[in-house]
Amino acid sequence: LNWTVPARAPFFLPAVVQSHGWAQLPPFRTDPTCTELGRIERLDSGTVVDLRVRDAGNGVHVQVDQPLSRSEQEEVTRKVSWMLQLDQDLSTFYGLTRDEPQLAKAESQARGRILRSPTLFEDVLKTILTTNTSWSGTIRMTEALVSSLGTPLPSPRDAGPRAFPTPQQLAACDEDFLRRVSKLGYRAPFVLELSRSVSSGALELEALSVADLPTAELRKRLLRIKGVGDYAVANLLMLLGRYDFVPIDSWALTKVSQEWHNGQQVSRADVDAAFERWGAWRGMAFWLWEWT
DNA sequence: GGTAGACCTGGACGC
DNA sequence: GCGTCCAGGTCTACC
Repeated sequence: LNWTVPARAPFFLPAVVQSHGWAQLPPFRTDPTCTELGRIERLDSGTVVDLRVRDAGNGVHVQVDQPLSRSEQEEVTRKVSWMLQLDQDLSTFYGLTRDEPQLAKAESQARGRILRSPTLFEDVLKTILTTNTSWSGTIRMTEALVSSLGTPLPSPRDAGPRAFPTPQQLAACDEDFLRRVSKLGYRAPFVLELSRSVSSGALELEALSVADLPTAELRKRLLRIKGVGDYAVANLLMLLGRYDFVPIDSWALTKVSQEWHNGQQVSRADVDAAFERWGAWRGMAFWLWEWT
């Protein structure tokens, strides 16, 4: 089954795939040229599909190697559109970048869309797995969760690649399993609490992703999640299209130090100050900045 | 509101 | 191969 989903111009799929590391984390996958994005996805019906997405110039070609009902196909279209931010309008930001050499190529390269997961649950969980660890650690923890808990693509002996675990699948685990088998370490209770509160309905996380709340209020609510601090919340706000905060991690401190402070140690306030003039777009300016 | 120390793992390093 | 140190954000307790 093949179909096309349109995108607002300018659009270039590899720019979205390379926007950050998410494409390297299962159940996403990509090729070295980032011209195709694949993903094992569990649909609301319980069907597990292997999605393949390729650039179509003005949108994307979507391919699924199995028949889908109309509602399943609509769900895939909706999810692909959300993950790739196909409707994203960055014209205001692009207008501001024309006089800034370090951002001048953003529009011509169609940069600015940030790859996200189909659910805020998955993005929050993966963001927690990026904190206080190396990128290889994030990959290892994500692979362990997906391979041990996700629903497999139908195949002999259920040995196929797996979808991202649902909140229910994670909530059914015990902390010791997450700690030892998935190697989440001290993050295990955070992941468990998040999964159980979403699974029980106590936390309506997906409603937050489309809530018409002021950014400050949205930030406050996301900060209530254990394991989500200043860096993680700024990262999540970026994924939700709110660019008011710069996700400041050790990498950001190093980059700002080298760019504007001759390698001298800088504070979080220095990073904020460096991008303050970009106002509501400061996170995006930081994200796309071409460091010298 | 600011800060010190604990949390957990893997990688680098010296022996 | 083993032990030690360090990097990576967030939480809690405390001031």
